[in-house]
Amino acid sequence: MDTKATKQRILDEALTLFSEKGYANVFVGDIAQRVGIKAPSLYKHYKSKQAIFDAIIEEMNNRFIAQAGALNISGVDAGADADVYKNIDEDRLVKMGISFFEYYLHDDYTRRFRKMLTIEQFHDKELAAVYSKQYIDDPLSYQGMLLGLLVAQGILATDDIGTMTLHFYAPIYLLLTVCDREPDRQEWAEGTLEKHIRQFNKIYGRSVR
Amino acid sequence: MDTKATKQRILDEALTLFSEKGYANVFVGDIAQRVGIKAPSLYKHYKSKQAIFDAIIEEMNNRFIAQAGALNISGVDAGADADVYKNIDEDRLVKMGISFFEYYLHDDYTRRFRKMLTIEQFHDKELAAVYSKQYIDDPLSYQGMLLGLLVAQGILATDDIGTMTLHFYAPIYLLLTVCDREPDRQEWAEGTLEKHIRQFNKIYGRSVR
DNA sequence: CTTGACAGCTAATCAGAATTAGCCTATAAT
DNA sequence: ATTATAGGCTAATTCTGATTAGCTGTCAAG
Repeated sequence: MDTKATKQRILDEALTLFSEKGYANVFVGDIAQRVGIKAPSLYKHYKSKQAIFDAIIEEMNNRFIAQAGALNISGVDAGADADVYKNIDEDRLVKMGISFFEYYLHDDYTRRFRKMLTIEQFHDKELAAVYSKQYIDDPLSYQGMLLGLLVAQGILATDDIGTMTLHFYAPIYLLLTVCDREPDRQEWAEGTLEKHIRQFNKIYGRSVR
Repeated sequence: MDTKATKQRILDEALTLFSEKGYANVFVGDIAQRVGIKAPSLYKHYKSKQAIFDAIIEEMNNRFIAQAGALNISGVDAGADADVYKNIDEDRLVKMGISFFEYYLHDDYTRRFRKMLTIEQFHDKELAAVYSKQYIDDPLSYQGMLLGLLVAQGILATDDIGTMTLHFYAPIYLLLTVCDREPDRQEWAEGTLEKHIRQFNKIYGRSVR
């Protein structure tokens, strides 16, 4: 009974192709070939090419809901640890930023989905909203929460957590888009990222004002 | 003799459409219609749809070369003014960031071109490189130069101009992508931008270390 | 005046791609 | 054992959209 497997593989291969060429440049035959079946057979699983796309979007919604739960938990953990390890603040911060970056960069599903949305974001308002939510607003609010904890603990100082969070996240976002576009620059990005976070820590760290 | 005019209008209308729907979703008939001619007539001006796209890329190269000259001059000016107006440092910085942002956001040609590249950036390495150059590396190096002047004048302080520039530019870039995607958020972006720059100034301003 | 290139048009042509029709086999439930 | 269904296949079908052919009017150079 790998009917579900096939149905899933279609989504998977379609996502890969959509993320590389964009929806319009992918033919159902391409998807089918990758799955190992013929184009018409796809229609036993999905009503149309568009339905495949829609299913991908929906699947992602589910994943993100699940993932949000997971991240929240890890976020709370990070906060709980804080009191204990005050002496390794900077490294913790670096680690937080880098692990966020690496996760977004290397998690295959996340990466392909992000690239697909990048290509399709101007297609309609709904996709635009999904993009902004996933890659701008949610990260800002999530990391804002984490950084807020560090502020509450006196590890970081600012009177505007929102802007501070933007300062933390915007470079991460920028570097991520560079790596999506030019994987060759990953090493450069990682180095730049670490310098960014260390400087961020110097700037907002309690030591300075 | 508006043959040149027609040829130019084709590029212009094509750019508009490509920036909204992406190359693959635009039909030569659409472009022709906007120009006010029939599809086959386009071929009197360009060999193929691809040739239109290529011409757009090339035109942009020329514009950017011209523009680079212009920006450099204005950059030097900004530096020259600096000694005189030390008392309005923050406002100058805010103005610099905002005017950069507003220019990129509102200049019609720039905006359409950027959106088109956003959609097509994964198509091949060349386009990827163009994107990174135009919207990442060149802005960083240009603004790095300007900020470098302010550092040299003792208005800003840092031991890592590159990272400081990233801190200055990354939020601008992020907000720009939001506005391209959701023009409704422009007002929010402008407010956020100003807060960003004021905080940036507080952080890197000579007053603090 | 007339000729040639230009820029437009209509009517093909040609190819590529999504989708449908209709057939076949395995398998799981009755 | 029988049958219904799922999931695959090949061979249409149908559309869409880029490009080409071939005609025409205009206009500037001679």
